[in-house]
Amino acid sequence: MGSQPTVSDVAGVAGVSRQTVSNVLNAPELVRPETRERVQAAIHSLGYRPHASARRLRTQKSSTIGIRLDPITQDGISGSILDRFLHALTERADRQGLRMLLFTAAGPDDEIEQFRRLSDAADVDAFVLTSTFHGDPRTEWLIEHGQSFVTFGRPWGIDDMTDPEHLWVDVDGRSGLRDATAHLLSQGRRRIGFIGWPAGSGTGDDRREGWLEAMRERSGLTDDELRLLEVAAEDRVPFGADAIRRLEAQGGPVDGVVCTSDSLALGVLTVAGGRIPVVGYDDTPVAASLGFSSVAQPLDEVAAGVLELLTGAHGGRVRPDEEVADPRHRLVAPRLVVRDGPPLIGPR
Amino acid sequence: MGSQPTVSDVAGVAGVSRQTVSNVLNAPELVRPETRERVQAAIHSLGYRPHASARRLRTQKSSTIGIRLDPITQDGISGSILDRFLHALTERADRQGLRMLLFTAAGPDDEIEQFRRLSDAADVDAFVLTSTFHGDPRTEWLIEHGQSFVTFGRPWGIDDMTDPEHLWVDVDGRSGLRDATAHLLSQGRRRIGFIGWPAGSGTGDDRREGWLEAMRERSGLTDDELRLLEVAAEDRVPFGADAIRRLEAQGGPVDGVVCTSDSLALGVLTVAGGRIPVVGYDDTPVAASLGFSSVAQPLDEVAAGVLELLTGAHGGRVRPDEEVADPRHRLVAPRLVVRDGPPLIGPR
DNA sequence: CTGTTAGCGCCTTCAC
DNA sequence: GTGAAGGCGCTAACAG
Repeated sequence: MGSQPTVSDVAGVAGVSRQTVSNVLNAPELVRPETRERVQAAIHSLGYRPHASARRLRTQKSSTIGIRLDPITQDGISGSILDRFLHALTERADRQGLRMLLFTAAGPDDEIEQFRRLSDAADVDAFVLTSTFHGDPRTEWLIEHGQSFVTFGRPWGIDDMTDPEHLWVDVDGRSGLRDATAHLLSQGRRRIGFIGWPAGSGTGDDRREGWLEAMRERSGLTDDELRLLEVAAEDRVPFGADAIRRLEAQGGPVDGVVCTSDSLALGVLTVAGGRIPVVGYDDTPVAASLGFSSVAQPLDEVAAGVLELLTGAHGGRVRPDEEVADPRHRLVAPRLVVRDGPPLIGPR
Repeated sequence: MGSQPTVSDVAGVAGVSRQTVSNVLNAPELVRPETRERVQAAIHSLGYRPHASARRLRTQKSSTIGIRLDPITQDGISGSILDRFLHALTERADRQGLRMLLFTAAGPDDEIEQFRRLSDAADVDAFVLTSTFHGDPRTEWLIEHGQSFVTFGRPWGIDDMTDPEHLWVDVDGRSGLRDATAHLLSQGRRRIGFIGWPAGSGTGDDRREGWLEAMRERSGLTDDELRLLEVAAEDRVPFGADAIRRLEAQGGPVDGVVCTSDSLALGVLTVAGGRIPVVGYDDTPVAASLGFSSVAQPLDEVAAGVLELLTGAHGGRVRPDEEVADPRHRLVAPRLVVRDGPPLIGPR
């Protein structure tokens, strides 16, 4: 152990000055290959590693991204989504020499207080936000205070979602539900019900659009008929069970159901499992385990997008050869995971 | 934005020198109350916040704890466990002025490489490890290199688990399964089956002991009979379904089942749901949603224990008034969450 | 109790 | 291409 070697130690061993060592690390092309190799040999033999805090102090960059760990929701079953996103993000950040710093907050206001704390202390130089919502005060604060951030989720409720100050990445839930619905339609089924969250949730409304589009296009049902094929429920398993009962009571038997979440889908299965196909959303381990179809969010792509926007905005810059129409926002397509066999469960 | 104020700015406003400011922050009792208040007023009015990197450079402490995000397992459904632990840990760490830094690793060797990287760069000054296993090379490396760490999980496979070099916190799975089994026995049920993981997993073997103890004590069955009441399965839902079939084929009908995990329990429910009570382990959202009993790990207590050991080992020291027999290891008791109503699901 | 002095390890000028 | 200063913001010693 002992204390770590410093640039001076390396310089001493290599017979150069300290800044030459620094140059080898930060601007290798400035150093003659011969010297460079000597220095690198010294670095290697000493096991030298730059002291992160010293570098951060000097450069005034933390190379650290803060992310809030969402409060645990006891309701649904899809807790693993953030987990998987976090994993993808951390892995990619690592590769770019960025660190992920965690924090928690009791609510939006507290989260803003954390923003303040972490940015004032120069602990992080960017934030990643999840689960944005209508009139989110957090993004407002961040923009106002010149903080760099990207959200996983669109700024719902705003007419113009292309605010250049607000960088976001999101999954195209509408297309996900359109695909899910189309899949069932293509099996010859016509009366496909939709079970979603109460209106106003942005994400939920968007997904509903997908179902509606597909149904209008290919089911042959009228809008009046379609209205009877949807019901809303809070995101909890028992409510999903209740919802399918209400749905069939109000509109008669259905040929299949698409849901806004795997939690709701699971609830539906407890009532109608094996009788009709059910498609969920998020492709949670539960969907995989029990064998029902689900729309999978490409969290790795989302993470990649988040980092690109972050580093691009920081200094990098989106490379010209991967020109995109709107370089400040990314909508990535989800993927329908089809599991057409009978599910493992059904009503008791 | 502009740049943040520094100690000098505060000192200027308060009319004192820089280190008096520093003292107010780090050793308030050394400063006369009058001066202290003046300085604090200045701090407040300027919105001053110490620069984290500068402090870390100076003190040679990062006040940061590294934790690896476990690879996502597609198998079971219990991914949320680490998630919840991480949450509890982050929240408590925050309160003590400690930061949680994330990293990922492809395997134990890679993880050790990350240890090296993070500790060499003085990025973290302690690690928290999860899911320890038999002959874990990581703890060996950490001890050898004088790194401070605590594991969530015992050093399975070692005769003496009280190695003072290896600090750990764990949940007493044996007592958890004993309680679960006792609960079913107390309902007058006698033939309680056990479905666990293949022998050798430490955690799994420990939980099995709990079932065995309770059964020997109160079921009135002989060891030979008990042997027929247990089967092993990998931690996946369909294997749980298979396991209950094997169990009843080999030993006849059972009155209830206790499992090593909620994944297995869910599998059992797909076959025997509603017929016999099933108890899982981890109290995942799925257990709560579908309504089956499960053994809940007190993750908040585990997090508290981890931090106490970490800060105690660092400099703090366990306070004498909370004397414990073995201050370097903590075994916390889980809690059986009873859900005796009929589960939402059953065989299709 | 307060102020002075001296770095922590690094990188960014600027000369040579 | 390489070397010599200086300082990022903070705190640990010591003086006063």
